Amino acid sequence: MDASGAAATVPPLISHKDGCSQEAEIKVGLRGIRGELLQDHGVKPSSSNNEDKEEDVLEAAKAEMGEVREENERLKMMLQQVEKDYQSLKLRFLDILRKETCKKSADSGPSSDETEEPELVSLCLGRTPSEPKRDEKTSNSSKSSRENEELKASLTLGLDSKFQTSTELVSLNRSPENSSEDLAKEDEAAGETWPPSKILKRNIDNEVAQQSNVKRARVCVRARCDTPTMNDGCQWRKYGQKIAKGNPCPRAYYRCTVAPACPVRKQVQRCAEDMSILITTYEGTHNHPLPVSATAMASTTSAAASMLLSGSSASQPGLGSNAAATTATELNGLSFSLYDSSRTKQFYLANPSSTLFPTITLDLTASPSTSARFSSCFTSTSRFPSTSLNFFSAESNILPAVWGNGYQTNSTTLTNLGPSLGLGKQIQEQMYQPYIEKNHQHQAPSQQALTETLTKAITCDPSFRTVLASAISSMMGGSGSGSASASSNQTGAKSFGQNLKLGEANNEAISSNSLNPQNGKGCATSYFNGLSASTSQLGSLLQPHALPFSVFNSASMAANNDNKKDNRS
DNA sequence: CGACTTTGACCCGCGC
DNA sequence: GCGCGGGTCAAAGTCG
Repeated sequence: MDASGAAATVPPLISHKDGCSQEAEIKVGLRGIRGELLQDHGVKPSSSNNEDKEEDVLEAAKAEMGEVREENERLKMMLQQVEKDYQSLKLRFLDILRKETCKKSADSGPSSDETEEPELVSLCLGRTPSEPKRDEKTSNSSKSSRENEELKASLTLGLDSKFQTSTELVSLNRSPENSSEDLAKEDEAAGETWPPSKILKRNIDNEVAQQSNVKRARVCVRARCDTPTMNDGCQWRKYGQKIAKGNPCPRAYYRCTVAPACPVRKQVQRCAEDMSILITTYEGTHNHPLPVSATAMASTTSAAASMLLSGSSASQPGLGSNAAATTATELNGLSFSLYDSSRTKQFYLANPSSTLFPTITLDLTASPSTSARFSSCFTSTSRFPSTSLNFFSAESNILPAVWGNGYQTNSTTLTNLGPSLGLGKQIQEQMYQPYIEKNHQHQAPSQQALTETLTKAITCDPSFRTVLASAISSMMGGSGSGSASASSNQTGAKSFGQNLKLGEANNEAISSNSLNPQNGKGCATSYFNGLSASTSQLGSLLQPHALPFSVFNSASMAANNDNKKDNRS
């Protein structure tokens, strides 16, 4: 074995534990290893070439160490800032609750909620009937400006809580932090299952009438589906059906039956314009462990809801009144666009009821018939901005047919992101190659294939769910910051890398946004960036098994439970 | 018999 | 105040 080769193949001893002493460690390590190798092979260790290569390795290691050190510093600062914010918010929240408790105790004695107060900081994102009650308490004792700040804060905090709630945490920790649990307890105490008695419900509703409107976000998923409902992994029980105005197709109301007290409901309705499109609207937050297959949709919708809530509270006021705000998030070559449709023209009335609540639409149809890239689903008279997420490919050569579904996205916009993407094109091609090949064989895939693909990607693959949730979170995180800069792609990328690394500790990735320079209307674009800090997470996504594409089975798309019952009808 | 669906009735908010 | 429409309830029916 050649001595220089041996020295060159020694991996740089990069460890994130300590900054300053590591260069010395590296030098010592390299020299020591090199010396040992040379001795083992009876080679005298001296050569100017070898020295040069060694120096190169050291220089490279130094440079890398410097980057890592800087990054660690930034992360530390971010972490400290987050902790500060958290403590500050916690103190403020406790203060508010204390005041409220004093009021209450003066009125009607001690509140049973007292012991749960600290955990109430973790607000869930999807609002459950009981949650606004909590918010009501908070908002009653605070003025409007402070209220808005706290709303933002609780949304931010709620993202963590929500994600955990939707996936693992609920199953592990049925703590009172989930405020909907309070309702469940109340229900159980009263010998009732959800829904609570009319009286309780209406008392709550009365108390939170305004707050609930603000905070009860809905997530509307549009997908092409032949079956009566999408199989999102949850168990649902139909509790009502109505013919809604403007749509000959009846709207079905479902309630989650995984847990008796689960407040989550969904509405299912066929699109009046295109019967093949199924519009599923989710409302509420699961307060129980979810089946693995259900966590994907739950987390995705929750993240979408969180984004919407955040956007409505944070970014909305800053938006131009004439231009629809557009946010595109790119992750792993896929783009997810957030459009504020509150000012856009009505194309069809998808779900008039949604105008009562802030609603976000995950459009999995991407049908050219709906509109280019964006389908405005709701009336412009909506009391709350409705939002639509559309799915299209970042680079047409990555997922040309199915994800893009015929949309040739603005290549100048998106290819500019290419260099910034840590995912090299090669990697992307490796990722998607099986899928690309598969779809190149079918240049004109059916709309249904698209629907199935997208829906499955969300419902079947936890990794994709996580990434999508992260992407949505990233939009949420950047929506109100206003820190986007036309020349900040690189900065944004780095920042995201930091955030992602930080997020790994919290099982969550957050990204910052950067303004898309190609969009004069202020198209904020955030994207996944495969910086060294985030390669571990992205690496897991790059594994073939993490991609749902190759294992899609259209049969599983069917609503297993609903099929048999609808068949008989 | 339990779980689920169906469906008419009811409640409530909103606009006129 | 009234009517409309969305959402929910709950009794009856169905199915395994």
